Amino acid sequence: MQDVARAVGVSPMTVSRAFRNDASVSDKTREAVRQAAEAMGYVFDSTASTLRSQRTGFVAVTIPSINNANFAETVRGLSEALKPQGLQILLGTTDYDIQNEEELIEQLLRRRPEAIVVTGGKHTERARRLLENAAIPVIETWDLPDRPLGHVVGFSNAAAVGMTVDHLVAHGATRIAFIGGDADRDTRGTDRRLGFIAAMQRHGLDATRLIAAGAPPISMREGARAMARLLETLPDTQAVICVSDLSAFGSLSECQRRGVAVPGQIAIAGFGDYEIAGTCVPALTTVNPFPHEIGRRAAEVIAAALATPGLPPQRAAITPGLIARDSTG
Amino acid sequence: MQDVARAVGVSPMTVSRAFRNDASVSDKTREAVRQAAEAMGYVFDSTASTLRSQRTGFVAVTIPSINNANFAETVRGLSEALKPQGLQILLGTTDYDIQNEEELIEQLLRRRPEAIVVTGGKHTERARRLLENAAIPVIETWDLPDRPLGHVVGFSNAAAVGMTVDHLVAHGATRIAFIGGDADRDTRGTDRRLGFIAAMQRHGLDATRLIAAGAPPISMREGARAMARLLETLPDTQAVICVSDLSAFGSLSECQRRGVAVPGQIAIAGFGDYEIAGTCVPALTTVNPFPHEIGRRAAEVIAAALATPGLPPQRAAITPGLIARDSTG
DNA sequence: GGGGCTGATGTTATCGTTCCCGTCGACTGA
DNA sequence: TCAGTCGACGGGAACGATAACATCAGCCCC
Repeated sequence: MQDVARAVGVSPMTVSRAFRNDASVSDKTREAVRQAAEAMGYVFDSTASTLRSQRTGFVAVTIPSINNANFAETVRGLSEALKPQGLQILLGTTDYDIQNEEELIEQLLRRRPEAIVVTGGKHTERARRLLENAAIPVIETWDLPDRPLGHVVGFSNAAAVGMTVDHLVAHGATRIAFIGGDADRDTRGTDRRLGFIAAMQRHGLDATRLIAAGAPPISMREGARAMARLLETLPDTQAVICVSDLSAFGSLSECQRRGVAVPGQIAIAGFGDYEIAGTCVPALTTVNPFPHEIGRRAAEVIAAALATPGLPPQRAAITPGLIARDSTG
Repeated sequence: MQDVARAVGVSPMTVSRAFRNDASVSDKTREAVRQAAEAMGYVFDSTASTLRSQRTGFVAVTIPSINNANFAETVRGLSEALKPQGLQILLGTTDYDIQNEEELIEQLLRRRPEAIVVTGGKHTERARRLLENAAIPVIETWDLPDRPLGHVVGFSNAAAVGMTVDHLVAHGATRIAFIGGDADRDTRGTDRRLGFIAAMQRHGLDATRLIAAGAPPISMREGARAMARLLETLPDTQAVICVSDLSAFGSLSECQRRGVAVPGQIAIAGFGDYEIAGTCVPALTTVNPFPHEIGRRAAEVIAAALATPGLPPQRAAITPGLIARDSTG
């Protein structure tokens, strides 16, 4: 910066102001600085700026996996809404493991983000302490935790599956199964399974047709295997709810391979409204949790919290939308 | 750090060393420092460390979209291989636009990454200048550029589609179409279209059956629409190659809706070996570009370049694998 | 004409670490 | 016993920007 200042014939302070689009620099000086910097190949150094100003411009975000269209949409919604605020996303993945999440959160906090967005409401005790001590806005998403750490932008996974159960029951199904992962590592998947059981019991129906299909998150392949097992062990099942559209599509493909009519012999519903659900034949009934909207709303909460330091914890409950399609008649 | 030092009764320098796992600190002192820090809720500040040591621990990565399983796999491969080296990914998306890429690259370079990985080999002139001036290892991926900026870990998109053409021709097809986007924004999609034309001409076949299906990247929906158009305008087409598996699946679903037999009446091939290609019925013939491997290899190049400052530009050409499945007979 | 104001710029100290160099005590071997 | 070596630790300066305050010319208005 000194070199640029020398070249233009001003002080480093003026160069600094020119780069920040600060008010009191004349347009002529600003332009001269920009040109000199461009010619010299100077690129502004955020790391030093960060130290003195105590503003990193980072918002830390943790998601279970980058390879998931739903979480990707949330990140995109966040990113779009944070960019105009001059905030950049620092992304990390937990691989669906709260122990990894703890380590990741510490790594991210070392970078001094101005806010942090985490997926889910379940964390290790140390992770909770780290987040509470960080003295920055914390937003939990994709869940409605009982004991929130700060702000919340999410929905009830259990209620979302409850809507699907209601839909199937309204269409006359009584023998309904649930396909999901076989461990509680994916906490949202677990919530959906519990939501299934609760809704079935609410309808006075048998809630024991549970197919566990391997380590979560289960995908198309595991969905297909689970459907094979379901058709063999519980052939009188009328409908099945899958933990996500990916496993639902896997289930559908298995039915096609076996010549089982969908929805004639068995109805299939998924979760997430992935693009495939609206494209495949028959199109899949699913629930849209509005992942992009979650990201957008989370960014709004961040903006509000940074503008108003003492802002009380916000709680934005999003209502997922049931999308009835051909796969459930 | 001073507070921690006072609490333990040592100098800040010793605390610093303890946190860096530096050699000359006794185990006892190190443990005392860790405990005091944990108790006081102190979290190491990378921003200051970065400034003094001139090491950020960042590797910048640009991808066209976060919502794409192929690029996500590359990021995962990078991330897994960089973590043991103490390097963290700073991710940005270009939305398939080299103007956005230029802006993004500048933003990222301000953070002083130790290396930068970009997707593709086409950039604006200013982006090229920025990358050349940055004096850090640059790795271009997902392409084999003629005029590389530095290191390359990629494959020929044109050759990959050429393999698919050869496969279809070997199965007796002569009237072959290509479905892709209608603009050159997605440079890899464009390369695949050009590769299709070149391969068809090499076989002495008509290379004019090109369906343009909207702004790239085209997805399932656009693939379905494109197939509808193809079936209406060129009904004697025997086989179609889609720019990706997503549009290929959309095409397949359109055939299913119309009762067109795949591969009986028309064969379909895609690109990318997305999970759906192996799951759907019939399973899709596709090409696997080994995206995870690209990420892993790129991380290896980074490690080598950081260890050996004068390292000559590396060029790792990956050979994509054709995966013949039922959709092409 | 002088006090007050405004816009453009400069000076000094500082953000929280780490580099560089130095100190000090303990141990070792002849 | 003592020079030499080594491991553990401390003091001061510096990384590259910016916050806070100071300066100064020009202008306005009574």
